[in-house]
Formats: sequence, structure tokens, C-alpha cells
Amino acid sequence: MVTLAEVAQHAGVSASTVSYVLSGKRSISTTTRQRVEQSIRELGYHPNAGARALAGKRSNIIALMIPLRTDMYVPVMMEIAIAVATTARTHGYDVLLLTGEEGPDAVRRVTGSGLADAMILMDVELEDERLPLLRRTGQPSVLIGLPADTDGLTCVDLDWTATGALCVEHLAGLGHRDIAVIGEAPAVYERHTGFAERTLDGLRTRARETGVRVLHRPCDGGYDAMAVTLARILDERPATTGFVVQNESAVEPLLALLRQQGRAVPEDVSVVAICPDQVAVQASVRLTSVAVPAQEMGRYAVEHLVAKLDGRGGDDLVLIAPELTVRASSGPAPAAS
Amino acid sequence: MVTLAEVAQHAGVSASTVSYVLSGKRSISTTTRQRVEQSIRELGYHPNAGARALAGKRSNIIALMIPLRTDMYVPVMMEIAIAVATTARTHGYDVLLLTGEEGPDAVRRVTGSGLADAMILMDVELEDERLPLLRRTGQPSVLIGLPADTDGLTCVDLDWTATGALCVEHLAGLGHRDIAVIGEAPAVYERHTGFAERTLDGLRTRARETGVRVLHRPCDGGYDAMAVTLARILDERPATTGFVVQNESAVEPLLALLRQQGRAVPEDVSVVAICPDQVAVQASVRLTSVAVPAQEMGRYAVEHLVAKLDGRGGDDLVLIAPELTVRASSGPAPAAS
DNA sequence: ATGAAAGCGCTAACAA
DNA sequence: TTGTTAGCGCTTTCAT
Repeated sequence: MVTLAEVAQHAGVSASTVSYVLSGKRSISTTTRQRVEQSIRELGYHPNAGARALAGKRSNIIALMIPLRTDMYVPVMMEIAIAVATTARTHGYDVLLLTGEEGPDAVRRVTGSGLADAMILMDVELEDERLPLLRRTGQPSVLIGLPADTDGLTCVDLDWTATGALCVEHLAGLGHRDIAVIGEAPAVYERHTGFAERTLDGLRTRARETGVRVLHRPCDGGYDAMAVTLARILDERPATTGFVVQNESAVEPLLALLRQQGRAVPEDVSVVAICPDQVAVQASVRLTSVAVPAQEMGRYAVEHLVAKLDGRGGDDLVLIAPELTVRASSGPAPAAS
Repeated sequence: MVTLAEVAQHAGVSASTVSYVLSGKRSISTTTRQRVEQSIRELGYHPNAGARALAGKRSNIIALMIPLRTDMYVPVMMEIAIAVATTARTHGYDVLLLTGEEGPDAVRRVTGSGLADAMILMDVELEDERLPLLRRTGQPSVLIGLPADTDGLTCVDLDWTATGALCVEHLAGLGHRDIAVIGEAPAVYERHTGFAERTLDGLRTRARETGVRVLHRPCDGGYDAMAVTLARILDERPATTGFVVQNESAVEPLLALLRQQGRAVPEDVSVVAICPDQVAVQASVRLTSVAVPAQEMGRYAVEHLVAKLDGRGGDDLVLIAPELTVRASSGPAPAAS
């Protein structure tokens, strides 16, 4: 294993000079710098991460806590994780992958051990049990998702309330008066995941304002669950002509079932999805949708964290404005029969 | 920040004693151990990761390289990643998330810096450019996926050749004589991803043996691409009655298209999928499928790595035997018309 | 069964 | 512009 001392000797300079060449924290004459860089290359030197962390008091690692469950939004999680990892690298950070399994203990462990300099939490719940600890320790962190109380925290998220409102607005504008919302799995609501509840809020508020009726039904993914849910909806509200779907694994089943029942999209019923663009485009009907900006959230989280670690920027609350893209699944409400 | 020295002082013992209580590497009297453990709890001590890595020469971190692309098997990747992370924790390891982006450089960086003790590579290509380096450095590692030459490497994978064979066998056994294979995106074959080519091998070999005709067509995901692909297949081989699908995002489109054309599943055509069980069960027709054992692969990779790091076990090649579950999408071939 | 002390490889004052 | 040196917090011989 090549050490800094060996590089120094090889280049005929002191250890600190090599260190400073690496960190750029003081000016070095061009000739020295080049000799050192040459030696580094020749010897194949890589600074030891442990020593660096110990002496420099920063590990250059960002911890990313992802949810253990995979009952929702797997592609979104993955996209965020990849965006976090690549963005982190461009800033010289590596990413430590933590699952929610350990819960608050993971926060304690990572903070206490100096394993990571900062952390990003995904799948934040409204009353998340990790938050008190985060606030208390002052650990630099960014939440992806919004808890009930954001005081003293930095959060990034899609503006779900606006997203819900936007969906209703679009359908209402097309003349739909009875809208059904096909939501995430019941478990998601039971654990008070912020985005699900906020979306619902937005949906309902704007519905009230526009005089539209909204029926919300959670739905486990898959064809069978969707069949049951759809049957119930049409039973309770036969006049339903608009659907908002916030559940990736219900999208295609819904379309299949509507087709099967002879309800044409968008002639008879309109469908608006809340999902990544890729899903919307690949569906059997190109879906009018509000995109979940996964990459943007991941990138932003890292950049904010890096700024914090560099002493720039403080707490912040970033709500990304939703964008609705009109595709082939929504159109004017059919004339009332 | 609480240090080991502070714990030692608080407990009235020496630093080494605290260290040994933590590592269990030498016997400690019960009373001392209890005093030390008490102090650790009272002070909220967490060993510093950097110092530990520096002095102990192991970081207790396993690096996981995931592919950057998300053109295939996102849920599988995610499941593997989560299985790796949770299994690693049960063995006292943390997981560093690397994307393929850096390529071989990442291997060099992680190895050289002592950031991780070992690595797991996903999405291994037949002639993967990271392998020479891995072999040369002797870095403890496990590949998930099989390269062309496995010499000196440890690999885990589903036995894709057997998987392909099994699918043909099942359909042939049901009397199907013309089988179409709907594969991954063309790009997957172009970069010679091992599993895709091996599956094809298994498919073709067994087809030859059972006197069945096989037509293979790569397919980008989504409805439109699937429509084009299906049209071509039925054009070239109108007698096709069996389908093997190895592309998650083509599954539902295929089913929808078949339905649309009035071809009943499984009465007119049979479909066998290669996908996670969850996908097979949630599809609009419960799919006969060969499962991709994602969790098992992740868990095995970690366990093998831990064994290696503990000086137990060496190189190894584990091919997980495929299992085909018969569900509602396959049945006897219709009588020839 | 326990302690004392020498590093592990690096960073960052402090000097020159 | 460069060198010298004192740690960072831990593990692990070597002693006792």
C-alpha cells in the first residue's frame, strides 16, 4: 500500500506538501506540484480514507436512508438513489446506503461514529421518529419528503398539494364533475406518509373550489385489487368520468379494466396519472400525467448538503412546482347522459 | 464527541481494556466488562469509524456497484440492493453505493483508499472491463452475474441457461411448436450482458432438442414498441402459440395486445415470463413464470464476502437453479388449424 | 486479567 | 513557497 510519506520521499518533498497538493489548501509552485503529481501517478497512490477521516474530521461520505418497503414507487426510489450517488461523486462524496430497518438507531450510529458527514432521508413520515434526533444533534441533513413540522430542517419535495390541485383543475377544466382518485396502498395512508395525505388535501380543496365531487380509494397494486376497487367506485359513483391515479402498479390494470368494460379513454373517461414520465409514456395509452421529478430531488438534496457542509446556505424548504403534461388519456367530459 | 479514552477514564480502566471489551478479542472479567459497558451507555459512546479503519486496517464497509442505466430490471436491482444492505448490517458491515459511472476507476479508488473491504458488482458484462483489475488486485469481491471467464472470481447468478431451457421445456411439454421470445431492449444484447445471452442459449439449445422453433426479438419496453414487435413476430411466424417474455416492461403491453387481437390466454396462446414473482402475480393474467431470486442473490453475495473476509471460503461459482411456477397464463397448445 | 505505549496515514497549525 | 511536528481515536503488541 502506497502512503503519502512514500510519495513525499519519491518526489523529494515533505509530507505536508503532498497533502497540500492534494487538497489545494495552499499555493504550491508549479514545478513542485508537477513533481508530486508525477510521483502520485507513478506510485499509484490513493489517499487512505480512514486516515483522512480521522485527521480531517470529515469522511466525505453522505448517508442515504432508503425505505425498506417496496410497496411503492420503486422506480422513483431507484432514480433518486442513482441521482444522489452520481451527484455526490461530482462533489467528491461517496454514498452510504442505509435501509430504514435500523430506524433512529442508524442516525445515531452514523452521527456518532463519524461514518458520514451528512444524511439524506427518504420516505419521511409526517411524525417521523428520526426527526427529534436529527434536530437535537444538528446533523447536517436533507429530507426528501415533508414531515408535519419542518422547523429547523431542510426538505425537498414535489409540491404534492399543488399536484393534487393541478390534477383536479385539469379534469374540471375539461368538464368532468365526478372524479375518482385511485391512491396508494392502504398501508401507505396508515403510516401517514406525507406525500399521500398532501396530495389528497390538494385534490379535495381544489375540488371544493371548482364544485367537483371527489371519491378517494386506496388501492393495493395489481390487477385483482384494481378490479375490486374500480367496481366499488363505479358502484358508488356511476357518473364518474375522471380518474386520478397515484399508484404506479395500478395504472396499467386500470387501463386494461376500462378497456374491458368498453369505456374508451379519453372519449368516455379521462385518466390523469401521478408517476414518472417513463411510466406515463410506456403505458398502453400515453398518459396525461404529473411527473415525479426524482432526479431533480436527488440532485438538489446533495447540492444543498454540500453547501451546508461548506458552510454556505442553511435550512430551507424547497417545494418543486408540479408540471402536468397533457397526453392521450384526458379529454372533454362526455355529454351528460 | 465521546472517545474511547473518555470511556476508559469514566470506567476507571485503560483504553485497551475498553477496546477489548468492544472487540471481544481477549477475556475480560465480568465486573470490568459490566463497568465498561455501563460507561459506554452512560456517555453514549460510538467508536469512530475513521480511527477504527486506520488502526484496524478494515473499514467494515462493502461497496456495491449498481448499474447506472435503468433500462432493465429496476425492481430486481432494488431488491438486490436492499437485500445486500440488510444482510450486510447483520454482519456488522455498512454498504457503500457506487454507480457504474466511474467504471474501473471506482474499483481502483475503493481498493486503493481502503474505503471498502470488499465489493459486490452487479450487471456484469461478458467481457467486463473491471475484471482484470479485480483479478490483479485480489480484492475480495463477488459478482452478481456471470462473465465469460469466471476464473479466479466468485460469482452468483440465476442459472439463466437452465432458465431458458426450462421455459422451452414447459411450453414444448404443452405441445407448443412455435415459440417467440420477447427479449430485453436491443441495447442489452449489444453490450453483451451475460444473462441475456445465456438465456437465449438455453432457449435455443432446448428448442433444438425438443424440435421446437424459436424466434427471438429484442424489445424496448412499453406498449408501442411491443405492438411493433408483436406484429413482426406474427407476420414471420403466424403459427406462434407460445411466448417467453424476458422484459418486465413488455409483459403488460403484450397481454393487452393479445387481448385486443382476440387471442385468449392461455386458450389460444401461452405466455411464460421471466420476472420477479410480484410482477407475475400482479399482472392482468397471473403469469406462469420463472422467478428472479433477487433477495437470495444479494444475501448470498454478502455472506460469501463476509466468509472471505474472515478467511473462510474461497472462490466459488453459485448458479441458482431456476424454478418455474405454473399459473394461469400457460396451457395446452390449441389443436393445429 | 489488565495496562502502557507504539503506531496506523493523514491534516493543519506553527515555523521558517 | 515549503518543512516540521503534534495530534486525530483506535488497535495491538509487549509487559506485568
